[in-house]
Amino acid sequence: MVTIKDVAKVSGVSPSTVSRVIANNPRISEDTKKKVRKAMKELGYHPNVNARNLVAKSTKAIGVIMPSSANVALQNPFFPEILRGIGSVIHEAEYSMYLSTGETEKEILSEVQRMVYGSYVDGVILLYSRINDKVTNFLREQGFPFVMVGKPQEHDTEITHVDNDNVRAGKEITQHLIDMGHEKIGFIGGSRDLLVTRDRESGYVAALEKAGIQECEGYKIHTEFLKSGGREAVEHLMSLSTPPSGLVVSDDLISLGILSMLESYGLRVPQDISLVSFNNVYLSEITRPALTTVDIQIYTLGAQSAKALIEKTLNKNEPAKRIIIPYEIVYRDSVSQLS
Amino acid sequence: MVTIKDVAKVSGVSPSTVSRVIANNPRISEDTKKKVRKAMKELGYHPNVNARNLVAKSTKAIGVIMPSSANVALQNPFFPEILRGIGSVIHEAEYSMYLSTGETEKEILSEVQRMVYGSYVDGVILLYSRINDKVTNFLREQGFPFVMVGKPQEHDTEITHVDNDNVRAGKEITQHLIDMGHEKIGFIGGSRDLLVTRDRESGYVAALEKAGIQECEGYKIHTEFLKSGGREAVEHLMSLSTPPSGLVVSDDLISLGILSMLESYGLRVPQDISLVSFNNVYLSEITRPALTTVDIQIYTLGAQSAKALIEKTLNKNEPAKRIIIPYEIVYRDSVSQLS
DNA sequence: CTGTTAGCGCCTTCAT
DNA sequence: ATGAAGGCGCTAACAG
Repeated sequence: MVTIKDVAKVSGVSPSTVSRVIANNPRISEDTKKKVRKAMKELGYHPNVNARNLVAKSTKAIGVIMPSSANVALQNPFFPEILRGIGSVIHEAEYSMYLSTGETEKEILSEVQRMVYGSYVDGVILLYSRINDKVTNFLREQGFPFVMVGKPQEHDTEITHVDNDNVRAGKEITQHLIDMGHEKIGFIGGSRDLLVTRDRESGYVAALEKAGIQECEGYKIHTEFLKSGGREAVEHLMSLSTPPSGLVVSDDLISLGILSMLESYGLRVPQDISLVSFNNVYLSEITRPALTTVDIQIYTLGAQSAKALIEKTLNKNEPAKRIIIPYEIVYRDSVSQLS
Repeated sequence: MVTIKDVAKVSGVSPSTVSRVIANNPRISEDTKKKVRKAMKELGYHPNVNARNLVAKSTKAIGVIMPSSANVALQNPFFPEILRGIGSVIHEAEYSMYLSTGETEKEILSEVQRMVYGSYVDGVILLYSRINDKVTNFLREQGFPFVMVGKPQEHDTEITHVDNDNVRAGKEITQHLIDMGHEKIGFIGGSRDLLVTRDRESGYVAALEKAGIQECEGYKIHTEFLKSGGREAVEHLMSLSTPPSGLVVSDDLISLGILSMLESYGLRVPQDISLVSFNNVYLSEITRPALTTVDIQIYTLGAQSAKALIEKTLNKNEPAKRIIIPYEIVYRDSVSQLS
């Protein structure tokens, strides 16, 4: 391995001068800079991060924590997309990105502890927001810089988070169904432990209320991500004496499963039943029918969270903030006008 | 930050003793071990990786390189799934995982160079295999430990890689179509720059040959991953004087797009046209119809590549190997018997 | 402008 | 079985 000393020797200067050249210190003459850089090139020198981090007490790396991967939720294209968003600013800032890999909450916690205690990273991005989350609590207790994608369960003024206004989005998309003449509207959500599910559900409820529509017993269902849960949800809904004519589904991926179930029940979307959902994952464009869904700008969510985190690691006094990314409803073919 | 010295002071021993306790050196008495460990716990001591890496000249970290993310290919659930597989053994071995984030090939190359030159990682996993890949070449030239998921374009006896027998799989799945009475069989593949596309295509060709079926002009198409390309592919195929009755599609995600296009042309699968594909991503179960596809065991692909890489970083003399993961055809509802 | 010195936190001889 | 000393590669005062 080529070290700073080798470069120093070859270019006939001291190691510290080389170090300063690397940092592009203005107090080094252009001549020596040139000389040193030439030597670096010749020798194929590249600084060793570990040595650098050791003295700098900073790693220029951030940890990205996915939710526990025991279930298929992780298969959601949401993740590659948000990773891309994070990656773009990480790359720009010349940071690196550590990915958590745990399957269970316990494994994840231990990984985060390793990252934090072992100075692997300067900060952490949490790609989920869930009730009573040990990881969140740990990070808070440690006072370790982190930002959350989604809304914190509590202490939301102390935790920097990047989120959509999911309540409003839920309200608005439900309102769309109402505007199209629907009154019997069901809600199918993912786990209620996820804050995002709760928010979207609140929006749904608010829209109904505002329209003076009575909430129906049994119209609200929570299910696991894919088909198994989807099956039950659809079975349940359709066995009701007055089944809904419209569905608000909290995630495009769930919608996919629902769509499939609906079809197997001989129900056509949107002719027999309308459906709207959230995320606008690329898949929602190629389902049949294409989904009317809320585009939450996943990429931006990722990019902004990375940006906020980096700022925070650079300046410990950076105040906590809430960053709300605008959403936009994308109208496609999964909703029909009820006369 | 709590250091080894603090622990030493509190437990009344020297720093080196503490270090030995961490390494669980057998020449330290159980008594002092106990004493030291107690102090570590009290103080909340955790070793600093950077310091450790610096002297150990190893990072216990691996880099994972995704293909360039300029296109939607990255949205393929293949990636979260393979990441899970890698993660499982990484975690087990107490390694960490760096994720590349570049969007273009150039960015990716520069990231890999940083990883390698800067001693960020001990080895690298390439999640793709493409023609004339600069990253692969760089890694080879450097003699840096890496393994590839897929088949190397060249030097395949020198590069450890984890792959399926895609030629055979392609042949077998095509044979299935033939067995079901199909003779006019088209092939829709992703980029020909990807080795995997080529292999699957070779299998397709081999099956036709074996069955004595003449390859038809215009039956082979290569397209970008999602809909835009899918549209053209379907348009082209269906405008042929004798359109195919069966389709071999090189990736489930492409199949999704094709399915959608087909439907918009009023073609029903499998009644009007049959379709088989590859990967058995969870989505292929909830499409309508559910896809008959080759289960390539993505998770295992990831786990085995991580395992092979770790072995390689631990023992530089570990010979290059080819690891072939078995596949299995999953029969579902996208193929019909032709009488 | 540049060199010298010290030290980041840890591990590893070499002593004892 | 344990301690002392040196060094991994780099940066940051402090001199000059």
